[in-house]
Amino acid sequence: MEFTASPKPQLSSRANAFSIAALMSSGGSKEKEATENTIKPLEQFVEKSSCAQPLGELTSLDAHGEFGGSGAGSSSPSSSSLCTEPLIPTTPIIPSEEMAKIACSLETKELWDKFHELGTEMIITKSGRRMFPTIRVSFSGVDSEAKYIVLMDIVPVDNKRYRYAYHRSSWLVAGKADPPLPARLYVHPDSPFTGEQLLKQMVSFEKVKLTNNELDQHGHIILNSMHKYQPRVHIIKKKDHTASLLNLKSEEFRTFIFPETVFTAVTAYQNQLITKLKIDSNPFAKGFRDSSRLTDIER
Amino acid sequence: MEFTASPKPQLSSRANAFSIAALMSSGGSKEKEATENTIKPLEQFVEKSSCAQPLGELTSLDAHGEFGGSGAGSSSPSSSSLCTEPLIPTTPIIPSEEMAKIACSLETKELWDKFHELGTEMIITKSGRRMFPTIRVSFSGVDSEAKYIVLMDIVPVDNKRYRYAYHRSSWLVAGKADPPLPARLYVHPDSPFTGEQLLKQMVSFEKVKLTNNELDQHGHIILNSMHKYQPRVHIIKKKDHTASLLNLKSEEFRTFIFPETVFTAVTAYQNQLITKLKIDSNPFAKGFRDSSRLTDIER
DNA sequence: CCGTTACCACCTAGGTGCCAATTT
DNA sequence: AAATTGGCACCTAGGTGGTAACGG
Repeated sequence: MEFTASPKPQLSSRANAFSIAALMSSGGSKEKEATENTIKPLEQFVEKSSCAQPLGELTSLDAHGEFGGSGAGSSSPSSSSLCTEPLIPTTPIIPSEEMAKIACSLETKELWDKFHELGTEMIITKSGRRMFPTIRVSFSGVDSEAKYIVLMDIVPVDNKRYRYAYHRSSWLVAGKADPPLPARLYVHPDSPFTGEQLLKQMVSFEKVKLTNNELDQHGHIILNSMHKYQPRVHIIKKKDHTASLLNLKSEEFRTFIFPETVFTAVTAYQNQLITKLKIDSNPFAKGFRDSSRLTDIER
Repeated sequence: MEFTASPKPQLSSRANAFSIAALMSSGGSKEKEATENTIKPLEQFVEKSSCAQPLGELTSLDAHGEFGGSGAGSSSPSSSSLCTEPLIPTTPIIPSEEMAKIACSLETKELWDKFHELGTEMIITKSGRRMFPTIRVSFSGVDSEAKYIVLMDIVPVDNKRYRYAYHRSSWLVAGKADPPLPARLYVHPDSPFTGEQLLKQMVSFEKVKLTNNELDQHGHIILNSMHKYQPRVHIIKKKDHTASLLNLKSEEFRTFIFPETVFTAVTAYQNQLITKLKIDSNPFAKGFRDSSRLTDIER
């Protein structure tokens, strides 16, 4: 008697796996395109970057806070991105005057900093696991009348594979990176945004999921376990006045990177301090907090 | 320590209250417009309707199945809409040849029929209550390349107020209708859809909420308790090739009505058979099913 | 008297880390 | 030995009707 299933699949905003080409041609609709490229380590982009502060340091293994964020030591709740680079590294990036005005700040910087000091780890599972902390950003300098697509991806930081030395409580290089995986873009499900929306409200990527399943069909971002990654946030100005087939110039992209959001993908937490910090700060893990668990001991 | 709040409000797809004017000018973005009109009883539209089968019968109090649906007696899982009318009743509706091809069917017809036979009731609360059954429709005849906005609203069936006679188990007219309420359109949060999406997948209005709070700020649909209502589904072809300020012609609308979805808004269920059917068919009410409740008696 | 409200127990749905078992 | 998996208890978040209290 219970009413559950229906003949047709229901529309949902799950299909968020996009190729860059699909994005360009479709202009950000929620269709799923099978075309998938593979991404190369961030190092390659960095070499071509024109940033004042070289991103090369990002490739170092050390994850203990030199990149605590551009606002390190300040009490600001949000962090400005260190640098921008193009989604597709073609020629040196010269964003249009209009796009150059756009700024993006990380709203959850304080929490990210705490994790970053310890060396952030993110669980990846076959079915997909959310990130914690969540990437939440806000924009300024956008045209309130224009429309924008906001998306994120996650790129390798280097070509290394890591392992955790429990007795030393530190990460060690364990060899060369595993073969690259299908690159996936996570288009924020509320895209396209009006500039007005972006100025008023924060964009949260809480629903993005990470997986180690190379054959994932849900559009989750696929990562290699025991590798280091850097999330990136991209904003694209949508041109809707013409048929939008591949006429998107690179100046219409902006990419923002927050170094304090680097993390190592794992299938089980390695550093116990990370586990503790996750339990203490993620509401969904409340069941594992000290007070609850002390009662277990008291029994 | 727990991470919860953030300085900026988070973007969500909650703001779904639209005026028709706002829809036309914004082309279906998710902004909230305060402009609210009041709607008039369905009767007024019906008079101007050019439908073959007069909708006038809809205004009759009887809710016991003469309108079991256009497919009455058939075992089809979905129902075709009986008739279409314009969102704004101006001149007799002559949809463009293209829009005339569009058909819309009710995917949940079987369940709706069961409720309709008993006289469907929907709870309305201050904070907003979902509809059960849910309005789920699928479209055919749309242009797979075009973009469409899909929305619903709920209009009064007549100018009457009702009361339920428990001893007779039937509804009686209790007087003239209360003053009309702000008219609200619920734009499906996944709008705009591509025609391709609409052909593939069903559109579900499961998230729409009904309220009796005239000052509701959440964009829920506002109804008068003890009044009869008819949900309507609208589809608008989106023209994005020009600046879209009020140049939407009425031919670009289509409206679909499923008579088996009429209901009476209530703050508490009146007909016990409706209560039982809700409990038996809504998964969220499983806690009230016979087997669970018999154990209460067994105590 | 009838209609509305607030709170409740009981669900669905799904996000946590834990842990034992399994795989490589 | 190291890494992965699946089931689990325990949460968050929120959708049900029941029920007693309230209010016109």
